[in-house]
Amino acid sequence: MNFSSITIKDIAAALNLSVSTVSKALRDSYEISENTKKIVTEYAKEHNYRPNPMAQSLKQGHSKSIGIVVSTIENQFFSQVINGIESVAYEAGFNVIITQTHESFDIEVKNVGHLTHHSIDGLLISLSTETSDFEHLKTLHRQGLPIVFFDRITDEIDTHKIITDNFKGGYDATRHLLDSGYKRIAHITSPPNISITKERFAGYKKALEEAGIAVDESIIKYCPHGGRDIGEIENALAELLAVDNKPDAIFTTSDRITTTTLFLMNKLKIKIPQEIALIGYTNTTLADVLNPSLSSVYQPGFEMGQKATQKLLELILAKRPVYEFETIVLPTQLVTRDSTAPKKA
Amino acid sequence: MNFSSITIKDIAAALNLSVSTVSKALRDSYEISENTKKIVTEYAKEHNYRPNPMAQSLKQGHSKSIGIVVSTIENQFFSQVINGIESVAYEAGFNVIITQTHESFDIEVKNVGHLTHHSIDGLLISLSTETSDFEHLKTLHRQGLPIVFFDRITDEIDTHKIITDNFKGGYDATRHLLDSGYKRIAHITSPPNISITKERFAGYKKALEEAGIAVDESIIKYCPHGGRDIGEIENALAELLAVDNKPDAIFTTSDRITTTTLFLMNKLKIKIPQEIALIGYTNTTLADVLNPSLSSVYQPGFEMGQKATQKLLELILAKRPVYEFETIVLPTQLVTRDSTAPKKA
DNA sequence: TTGTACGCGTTATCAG
DNA sequence: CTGATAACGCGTACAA
Repeated sequence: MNFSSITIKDIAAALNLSVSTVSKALRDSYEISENTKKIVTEYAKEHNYRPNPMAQSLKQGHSKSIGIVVSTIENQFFSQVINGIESVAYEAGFNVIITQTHESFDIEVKNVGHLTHHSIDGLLISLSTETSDFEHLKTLHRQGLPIVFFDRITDEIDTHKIITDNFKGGYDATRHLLDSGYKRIAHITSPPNISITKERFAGYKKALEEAGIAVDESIIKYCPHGGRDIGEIENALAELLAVDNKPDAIFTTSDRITTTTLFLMNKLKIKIPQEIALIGYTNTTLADVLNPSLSSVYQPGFEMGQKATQKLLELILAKRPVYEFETIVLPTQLVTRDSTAPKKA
Repeated sequence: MNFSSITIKDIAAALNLSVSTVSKALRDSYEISENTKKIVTEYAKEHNYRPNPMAQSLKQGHSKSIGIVVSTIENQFFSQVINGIESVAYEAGFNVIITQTHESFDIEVKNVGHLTHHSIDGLLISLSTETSDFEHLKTLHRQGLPIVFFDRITDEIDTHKIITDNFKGGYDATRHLLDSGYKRIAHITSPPNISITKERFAGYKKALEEAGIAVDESIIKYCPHGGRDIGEIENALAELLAVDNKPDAIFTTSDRITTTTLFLMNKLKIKIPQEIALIGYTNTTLADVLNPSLSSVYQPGFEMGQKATQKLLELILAKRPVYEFETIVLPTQLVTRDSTAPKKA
């Protein structure tokens, strides 16, 4: 069953014309008389005709739709990105298909397969934490599918990439803690294999080094699933609290990790910042709403979505293959609040 | 360009068979020899053949995909619903297409059109706040498109509906405030025209009446756009504070309204619950995380998504038209915390 | 057991 | 200016 009901054929029959004439009239071809065009378009409008996109895709080989792969839309950062994507995609007459990996490599592969077999014209992807093998994407890339990476990228594939300034985000957060008098700064973060983790860590490291403090691996905790389950972070925090020389501050990455850490610290009745200061990546307006005291690093998700889509459309619309790619770095924003108030001596 | 590359035709050519033989072999038809089947399926697997779903849809008249319409995925409740939907849809081999209305009637109409012309087999929809005309859905319903409503429903269309117990949610929240000693309970809620608003209001009203308190329209504030912009709620709150007999408690509906109200109350340095108590619908884990003191009504989004999809699949898979529909009511959960602590005399 | 022919809705090419 | 005809990839009567 197709619920768009009326087809070009129906119009042709009703008007005693051939399907090809109707098709051309609808597409405003120069070889059709104004009069016929008028009759056809009017009939079409009246009967609410709309072309079947399946048939069009089949015929034309493209679908005017782009695929999106993110870890989960429950993450406010990603829903903001998606809103940005939609805003420019719709403008250009493209529609979007959203899929979630839930941080699973297998699901990522499945989704990418699903999307490409739905004849998407381009792919916008933020890698899952588990992904370290890129064959499923390399193949597509080789075949000429336009791909743009955002947020979690890989340098194994040469194409446009949009990221935020993760190095600076990590640096700024750490530096701010340092400037406020904290010296033993722990780091709870996403798995070490993904790009954002490395970059933020690099910023963290740089700030510490500038302050003459050595990185201590024992107070750096990686969450294998990016904090998908609370246990990961409970463990990380417990280990941090059990360390000989307990940290006086924590720098967390990602919405999920930050808010969960905050939750657990509250639950454990740890005074922030008196006992331990806290600064973390958050992207939810709720963070502002529900805890106006949390210092944070904010990422421009909406803008990232827009930029990524612009670059993807460039690739899709390019007549010839593109060989020059750029990596666009968007600024992050440091918001300082009570959770990192200057340390009292 | 199609990036799934290899087609049934390629296989046929490579194996010196006809396309139909290959097609049948792939579909495990009884009229094909085991030997041929083996050769074909092996070749297909080797070359990563997968049928073009566009062509399949075109041919078979169904697409094995279902459309979703929600107001916005930034709302955690809806992203939970979507996760529920995906969990059962994927299980059944269906894929989902997500669209957002951003509470606009026009966009809702556009999205529904978009979805149906992408030949979805069924529609899962939660109405936008603006929607009061249902023609776009009635037409589809008449044509036989399986539709299931969830959360924000209409009784103008007879089909399956999944809601939470909004009456009880409103009743429980209000009753709890009453039991805690609050008597003048304001209500900030979504637009009056949508189902959830009415039902929750009915519960609110019932609780007040049972306590012998008359409903005072001057402390009931409707947000035309469901709190899409903060100004709506700023106004509502300002008006509430300017009323002669100031309320001693507020009951808010929806994640957005609740968290924004909380934010504004914090900003205005209104002590909760000493000056004004607060209870509201929230569905974000972040609410727990960032403000462990907020009393709230929690809605089972994931379960709602699952149930809705189960019922939709029933409709899609039914051989004959279905004429008996049910409205399933899921329980909500009252979580009581400090923001509604007993009132001191 | 395998192959031929046709149709799903559309568009492009080529005749008329 | 209009109309056959073929083709996109697939599935299925029907024929061989």
